[in-house]
Amino acid sequence: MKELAKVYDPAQVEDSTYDFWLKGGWFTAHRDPAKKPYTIVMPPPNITGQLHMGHAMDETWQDILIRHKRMQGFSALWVPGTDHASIATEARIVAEMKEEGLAKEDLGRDRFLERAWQWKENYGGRIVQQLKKLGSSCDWTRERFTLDDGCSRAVLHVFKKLYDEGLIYRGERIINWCPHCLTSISDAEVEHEERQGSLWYVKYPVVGCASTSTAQQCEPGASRTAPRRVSDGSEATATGWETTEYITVATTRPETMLGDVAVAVHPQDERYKHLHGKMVLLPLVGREIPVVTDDYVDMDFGTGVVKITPAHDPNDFEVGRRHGLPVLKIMTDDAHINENGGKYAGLERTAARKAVVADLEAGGYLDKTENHGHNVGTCYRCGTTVEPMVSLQWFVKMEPLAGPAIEAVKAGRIKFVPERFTKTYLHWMENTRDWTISRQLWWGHRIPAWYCDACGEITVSETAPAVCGHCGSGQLHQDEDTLDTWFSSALWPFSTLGWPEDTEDYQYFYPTNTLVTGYDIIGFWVSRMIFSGLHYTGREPFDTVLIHGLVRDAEGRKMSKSLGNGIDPLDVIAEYGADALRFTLIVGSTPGNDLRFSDDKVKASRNFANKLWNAARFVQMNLTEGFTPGLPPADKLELSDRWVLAEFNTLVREVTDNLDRYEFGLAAQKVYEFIWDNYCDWTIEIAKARMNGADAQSADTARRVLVWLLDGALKLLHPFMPFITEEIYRTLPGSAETIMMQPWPQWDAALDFAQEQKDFGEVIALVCAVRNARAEMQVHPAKRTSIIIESAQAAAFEAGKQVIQRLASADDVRCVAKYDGDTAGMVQVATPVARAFVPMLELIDRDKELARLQKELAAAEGEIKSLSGRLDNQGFIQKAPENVVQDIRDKLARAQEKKRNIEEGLAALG
RNA sequence: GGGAGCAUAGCUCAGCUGGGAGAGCACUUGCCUUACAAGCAAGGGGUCACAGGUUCGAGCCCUGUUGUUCCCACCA
Repeated sequence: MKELAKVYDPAQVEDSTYDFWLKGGWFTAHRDPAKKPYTIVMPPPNITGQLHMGHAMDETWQDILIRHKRMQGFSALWVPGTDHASIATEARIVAEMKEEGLAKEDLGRDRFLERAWQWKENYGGRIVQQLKKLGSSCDWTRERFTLDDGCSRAVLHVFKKLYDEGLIYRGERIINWCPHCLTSISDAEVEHEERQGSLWYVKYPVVGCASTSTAQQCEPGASRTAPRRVSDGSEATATGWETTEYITVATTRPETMLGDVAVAVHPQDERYKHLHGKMVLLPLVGREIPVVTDDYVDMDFGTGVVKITPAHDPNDFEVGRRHGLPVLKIMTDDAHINENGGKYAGLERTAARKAVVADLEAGGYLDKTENHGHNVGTCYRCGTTVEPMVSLQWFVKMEPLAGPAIEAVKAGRIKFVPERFTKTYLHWMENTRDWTISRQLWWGHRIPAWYCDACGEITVSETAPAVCGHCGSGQLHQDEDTLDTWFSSALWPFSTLGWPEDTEDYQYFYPTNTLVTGYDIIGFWVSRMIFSGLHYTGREPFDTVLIHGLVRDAEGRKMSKSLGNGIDPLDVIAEYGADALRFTLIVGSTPGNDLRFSDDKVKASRNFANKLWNAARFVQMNLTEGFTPGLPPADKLELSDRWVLAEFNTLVREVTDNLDRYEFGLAAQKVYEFIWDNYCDWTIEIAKARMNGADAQSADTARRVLVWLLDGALKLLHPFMPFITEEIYRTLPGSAETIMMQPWPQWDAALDFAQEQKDFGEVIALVCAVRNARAEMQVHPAKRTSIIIESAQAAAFEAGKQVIQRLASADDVRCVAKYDGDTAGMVQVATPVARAFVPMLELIDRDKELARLQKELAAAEGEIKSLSGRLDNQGFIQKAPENVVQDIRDKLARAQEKKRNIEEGLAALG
């Protein structure tokens, strides 16, 4: 038997315990036909990532589920893995190369990828090692990577399938372009930020028809009154135009006017009806552009006139399509004005804005400028303002995929916990637009599309085609782009199990059961896994989505690098242990809600671990030679034994229920209370007297109950605190090799000692009452007195006599049905079912004792008043359930009994 | 502009399908009682944000108000 140290030192235990588990192979799940599978796939952390509190929480929740299910006899598989994180990783490597003075192009694609893989080898495992520190019991033999061969095959398979179905297409669309990352990003990857900007009112001269200023259209070929230059200045852009009329547009982005191809007004807008079909002259540029009408225009905003820049605004793009307008791109990929911008070409977008505004002003085209708050889209990776741009990209058609994904959740085949996140999901799914999946990056799954140099057609194939599928030419080149990282993570629940091959793992473990993640990636990830699972495998990829909140700092702020308020889980583990960290992340938390993390909380958890440790140490120190574990037969069990066993029995039921309902916080709280209160403060204290007493049978029973309960409590606590429970478990006599494969405790009818639970409850109440009286009277703890207990239930107190003696500082306890003796000099302590006479009046202040009893009396009377008030209410008597009414009656009776007992005490005091 | 969460003891939060409110920390008092001072015992402290409503009964359900946090959104 191992000697336990006085203070629990997690650092001594955790790493070696983890190795022990790994060596035992218990994390590895087996396809056992006799067992039911239970599967979780880990949300794959980015290979660029460092473990943070969010991971720690995510991992802890999953580990609790998987350890619980494993102990319940499921074949529990937790698939770990990492995500290649295309943008994040590529940005990292590019930055690293920059320091060496290298650009991507210097290396070329192949050498760049070699370097990226090397980077992955060097750093990709870092986060995995950190996960192990937490005690995560995932199956490392099945560890996966989104860019490994299997996952890649799944990606190619899916791409081909969707392409053939017409659900993947290539086209010119407005997409979000990040000028820093130099790639397109999806709508979901754009974050909106409130910025204070300006609204510029710009005057566009109207090009009138020669004949009239009425609202008639200019006939083709009709002569026009072209605006005339006022001066002879040769720069059209620098001078004003003499004209009869202007139309004023309001814009937040004046520089994009270089790409304007029209202005739009609402068809019903009376102010502009006469301009329908006319042309206006684009200031600075000198291009004539039409006035079009479109419902999209909001008459009440600005001037009711919108400039239309199809190449750089999603709405304008749509308007442009409706009206057959050209698309004029004026910006380069790195957000400089291109050759279409005339004299502004080469300017960076903000410089261009300044120049355009200055020129507009100089030319007299600027009517006014207003302050205007608006949302700016930024790249979720780098924070750069994204540029909506027309671009040739690959898209997934969402509408046909979203339907079944909505249905699956609405029909309850996939449940969100807590339920309210169903709304988040449905809202996302119901409003999703086509998904931009191509990325102008190298690190990722290269798009399996080949373009024919001869006929220009596209051939999509899972493997490189030898010839063009359309014309047979051998001159093909592959698309340069890669796929959105989330395209591969969307397949994670099944690609990790071997799909598209029909592997044994896939057959046995798929669909998975619980998906655990934060609410921040419901749109990014959860929704995409759901429609992917449904469309490709024909099944829901999981049945439950368990959502946790964010971990915040003690002040409630989001932990972030820029604030520098992040707490490193590894530091916490080093100082307090992984168990303490895990427990902190669980207790007092509830699904979907954020959690504030503070040092004080971890200390409390650490203290609990230490408490448990010392309880175990006590048990161990009191084991005898030849001790045989196992619960003694019922007839050997004493009152307090039966009480605590019944309490444990209840605990088992409740904790199991709580875990099944994902109420981890409640479950952890209950185990904590049982161990600290019922086990340590009562059972161990009681056992001390018995094990030191003369009654060998009682001592043996106490010992065996202690060990049995410790064993059970450790099992219940194991999913929450795996390390310490394992460490202690292995010191228990008769223990198996590891706690993690032991059967989960079950409720046992034989331990349902309801009567003893009640009876001992009365003993506890009496002990507490005596302690209370002593404390209030400031009797020194070492001072022992005799106690006489008068009660109609004297037998129950007789059974608890030894307990009372030890825990209420008594040297002698007598239990009688009716006490007729002298009450002089006695403090009287009342409970609803008993009176205790404690001869210590000479030790204390008589007036204080009177006051104490008066206070108790008032409390009892208050309770009686409230309870009888309720019973006087006819509505309550008639309509409330019988058991509730009876409960109130019982309480009233007890309160009345207690009051009588107090009154007798008062009378005796004189 | 739409949607959601939160508001309970000094602080951080629990509170299951409505039956009269709990924990941890902090605080007060007394204890080194041979498992643990990272501990033991006792105690104080709450018109459960506000206003209505439903009900015999509301922290819990409904409506509104206020404060706060977050998510979503193509008003230039």
